[in-house]
Amino acid sequence: MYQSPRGTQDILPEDAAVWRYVEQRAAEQARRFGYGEIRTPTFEDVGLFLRGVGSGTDIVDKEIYRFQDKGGSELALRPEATASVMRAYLERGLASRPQPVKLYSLINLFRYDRPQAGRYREFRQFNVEAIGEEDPLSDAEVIAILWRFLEELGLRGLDVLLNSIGDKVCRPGFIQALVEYYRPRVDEICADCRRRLETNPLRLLDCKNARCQPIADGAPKTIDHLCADCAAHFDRLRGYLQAIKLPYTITPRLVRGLDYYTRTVFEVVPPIVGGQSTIGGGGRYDGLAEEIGGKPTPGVGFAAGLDRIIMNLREQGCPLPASEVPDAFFACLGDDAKHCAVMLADRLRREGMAAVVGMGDRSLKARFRQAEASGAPWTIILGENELREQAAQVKNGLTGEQARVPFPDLVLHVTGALPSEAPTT
RNA sequence: GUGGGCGUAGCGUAGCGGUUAACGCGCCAGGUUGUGGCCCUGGAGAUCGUGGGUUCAAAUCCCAUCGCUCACCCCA
Repeated sequence: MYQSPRGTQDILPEDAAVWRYVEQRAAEQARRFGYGEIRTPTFEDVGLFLRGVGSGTDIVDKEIYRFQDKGGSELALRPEATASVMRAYLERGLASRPQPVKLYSLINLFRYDRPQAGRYREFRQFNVEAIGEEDPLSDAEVIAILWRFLEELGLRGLDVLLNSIGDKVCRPGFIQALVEYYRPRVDEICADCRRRLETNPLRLLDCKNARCQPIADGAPKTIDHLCADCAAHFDRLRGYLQAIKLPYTITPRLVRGLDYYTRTVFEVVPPIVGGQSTIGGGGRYDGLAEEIGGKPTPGVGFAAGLDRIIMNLREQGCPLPASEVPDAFFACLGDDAKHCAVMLADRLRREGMAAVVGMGDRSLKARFRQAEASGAPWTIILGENELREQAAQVKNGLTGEQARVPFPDLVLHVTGALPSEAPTT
């Protein structure tokens, strides 16, 4: 027997209902802020990620699904969304539209990682980007989308961690200060940090090794080294967040794993710490466009891990939708009755109802069991008598009430008892 | 990539060297002639993750491998 590839999952109907719900909430939140949907390819030229995400990051050094197609192109399954969206922005001339261009997507991503709870090799994200705008209002806006999305799903105890890591003007000075702070203490830090000191000093700050904690705590803080522009940007961002009473925690040691981030970085974490906790994160990436060969273009966005969000929704007992059930189930005796049921079910479906005809050759008792298992509120019984009278026995599964309904009245009878829906025009 | 735990029918579990691998849920069918959800009875369904080894004998012990899981790492 074949097994699904490691780190992948099958989303079965009852789970798919939950996924659809969460994705709809995401799309709805994006809509409220004026963000349009974008769908980019599942695979891209591998160089886009090498340049965009940055070699030196685990994502491209160790985790990328890379392959060559028959034409010899070097391609990669997308490990993240932002580089693709920026590529589309540059390639499709979105820079000539009113700025910022506000985009969201619901996509699957691929990372060759070691799977565990909340971490898969194929996983899904709600991704939001505002490109072409430096205004800190765009930073505030994407954070607000993420927050309202999670809030309305019913998640509790969440925290927004916020920091600014400066830009090309002030970051070099900060890095220098950081390195100067760590150099004399090189013997006190872990092996990973000694490596980071040479390759990616910023990451010294988020080391989780216990022995490095006191040293990292005492390290220079990015927010103390911001240039005037970055400091002003950060202050204004905080002002907008306060205006909508969006709670956040300034976290001086928060940095991010991808190279393209500048200024604002943020992360949303659930109350329980440990493991794969981060459910969403993002920030500003004013240097990305240039990095992948485009004109300098500011941008800000986030990615939210839908697998982790659903995991948290279940843990917290948040309201989730049940599987879809049909409106009516046809329980027929004999092939003539089944033939008739096919036609009657067709009528119901043309009116927008979900109608299921019981299959196989079974006793009426077995039919009722099928009907109950289907969850349909109405069971429509068809046998010799009903065919002769051209009227079905229609039973309400909840009350047990049963009525004789002539075939022409069937649609009305079933519709009338359904929850009324808003009329569509 | 590193280390720990686990892998028995669709699901949840028992069995932990010895003849037909057990139980609950679920599934299918019966319990008089066309009415389900409770109850009763019966049935189908497992090469005990896979491959190799030890042994007279292995689901039970050993090794490998695949998968799940936890921590590290990384990140969403």
